[in-house]
Amino acid sequence: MKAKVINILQKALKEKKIKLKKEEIEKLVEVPPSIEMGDYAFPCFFLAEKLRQEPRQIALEVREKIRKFPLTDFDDVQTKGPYINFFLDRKGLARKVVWEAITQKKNYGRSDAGKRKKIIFDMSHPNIAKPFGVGHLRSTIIGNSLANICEFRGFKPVKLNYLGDWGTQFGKVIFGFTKFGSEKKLHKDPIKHLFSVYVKANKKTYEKKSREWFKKLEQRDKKALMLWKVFSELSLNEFEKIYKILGVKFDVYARESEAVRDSKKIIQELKARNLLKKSEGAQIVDLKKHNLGVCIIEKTDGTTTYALRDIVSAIKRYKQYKFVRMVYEVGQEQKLYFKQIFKVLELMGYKWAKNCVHVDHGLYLDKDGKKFATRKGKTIFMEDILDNTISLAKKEIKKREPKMPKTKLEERALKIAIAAIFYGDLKNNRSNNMVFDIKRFVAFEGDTGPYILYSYARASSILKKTTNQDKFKILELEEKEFELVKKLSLFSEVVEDALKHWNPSLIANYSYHLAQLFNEFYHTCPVIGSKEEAFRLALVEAFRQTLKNAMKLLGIEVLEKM
RNA sequence: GCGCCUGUAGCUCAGUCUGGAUUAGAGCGCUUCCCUCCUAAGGAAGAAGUCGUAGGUUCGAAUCCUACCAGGCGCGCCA
Repeated sequence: MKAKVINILQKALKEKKIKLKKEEIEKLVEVPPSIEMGDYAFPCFFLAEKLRQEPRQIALEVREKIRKFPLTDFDDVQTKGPYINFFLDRKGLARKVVWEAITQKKNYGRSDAGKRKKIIFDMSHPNIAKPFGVGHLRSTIIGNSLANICEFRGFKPVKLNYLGDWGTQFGKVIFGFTKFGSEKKLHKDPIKHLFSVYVKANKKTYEKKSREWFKKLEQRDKKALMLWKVFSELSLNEFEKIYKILGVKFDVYARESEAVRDSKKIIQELKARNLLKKSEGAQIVDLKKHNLGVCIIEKTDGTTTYALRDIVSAIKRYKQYKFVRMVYEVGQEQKLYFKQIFKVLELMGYKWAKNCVHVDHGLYLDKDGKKFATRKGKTIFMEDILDNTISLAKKEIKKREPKMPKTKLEERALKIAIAAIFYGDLKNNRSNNMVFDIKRFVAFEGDTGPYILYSYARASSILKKTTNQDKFKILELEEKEFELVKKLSLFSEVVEDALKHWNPSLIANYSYHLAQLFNEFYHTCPVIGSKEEAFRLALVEAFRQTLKNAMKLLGIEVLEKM
């Protein structure tokens, strides 16, 4: 429809001796703030200077030109001040939009996966022996949603969980366990125990010991390796429980430790390219020329760094997947770090380095507005968030259906809780920091996941109450109906934008507004038994289908009943 | 000290990339109203804003530029 508006404008402007390219017009055409001002608008300010005329006069004249053309797709073209306002053929648009929305489910999830271009999502990366915190949650949820969006747009996403299972911190954990640990506690609650042991060991007085243990690990010392393996297995088990609850699946698990094997080779490669430099005892790549500081490749004691392991992994992944994009879904505090990594890869001559992106996210801050310092033992455990949210959901369900059987209750409460958590996270612009407040996190009213699920369930409920299969004809179109239709028509545009900006919050916000319009619609317009029943049913179904797809993109499952 | 990000209603945030139309929008909280009506996890109405401050660019600035103020994060052997 926008194309038609642009076409007609181009023709009309040509008659006024103004030649503009379609792209130029497209940039100027806008959607007015209210539907009383039409569906598309074209502002004439910029012509004022050229034509030495008042913008509103220009608008009037251009409108006259437009009115001479046959206007089959428009109800009207008006001017208001310096704007030319296009009123679409609303019934026609409604017919088209509703029809497309109802049938769009067929286009989702085609099976040409083999031919699709691959996009890697390096996401979640929890650290072995450390709690799965609210920070990992963000990476997991956002990465998951972006992968869904890519798939919807015809790419093949590869969700890769890069486990943090290597580094000096493991020296700390192993040392801490040998000094403060207990087998019994380890098996009872592995992560909490390992974490407490780690916090105890994370002191200056033990630093030397910890480094020794990490060095032993890199030299493949038997005892160190054995403990590390046990810790890894136990931690991974715990993480998988959480992923199962969240409903997030990975295509691949990768490990930092795997990268160590090839690290020597990459160091040779760096040397051959003359990039490596010894400085203060460590091997570094100097990036000061590029305003990026220095990137440490190998520590003074000869052990590998996070950076080296990431570089090794990236190279390996390109060989394996030939990705068109590799997205690192990691917190914004690592912005500089990723710039360094990408620069080093570029300097090594890897052209694909420009296809690596750091899609950062803001941090959860505590009530004082400070970062949660995991290393100091301050963190939010994912289990606590889940428990809190699920039990609140149960309470709410019981209020409404006190006799619901237990298994059904558990299942529904879980879905509602997940919707609350996912939506609560994704509605925020991903790069902003946010204050973590459990109360807000598990809220069920207003702009929340449950609100959207509720709207969906209402739509389902209406459809369930009827057997009407009539083909619809549109006799009259109410304001609320048309607003809903217009919103529905914007869905694919929003998804495209979300991908362009790597930002699921656009879809979350869209979903909320869509649900809001639907709620307003069914409060004003009775569906069943109305004159317009067939059309309204189709509209409800169109809404339902679109919202379901939107939720799927966010990683949220809808409920037929609330 | 340098770099990046943020500053919009009491609170939490959309809107800022790509400057425009009336009254700068939501949600929470607060004040009212609506279940004989397709699920009240809902809807309607109201109070509440120097869009951090000061300049500048522009016919037009929450949106672009500059300076300043406040907060967050990052800046060599953590990941």
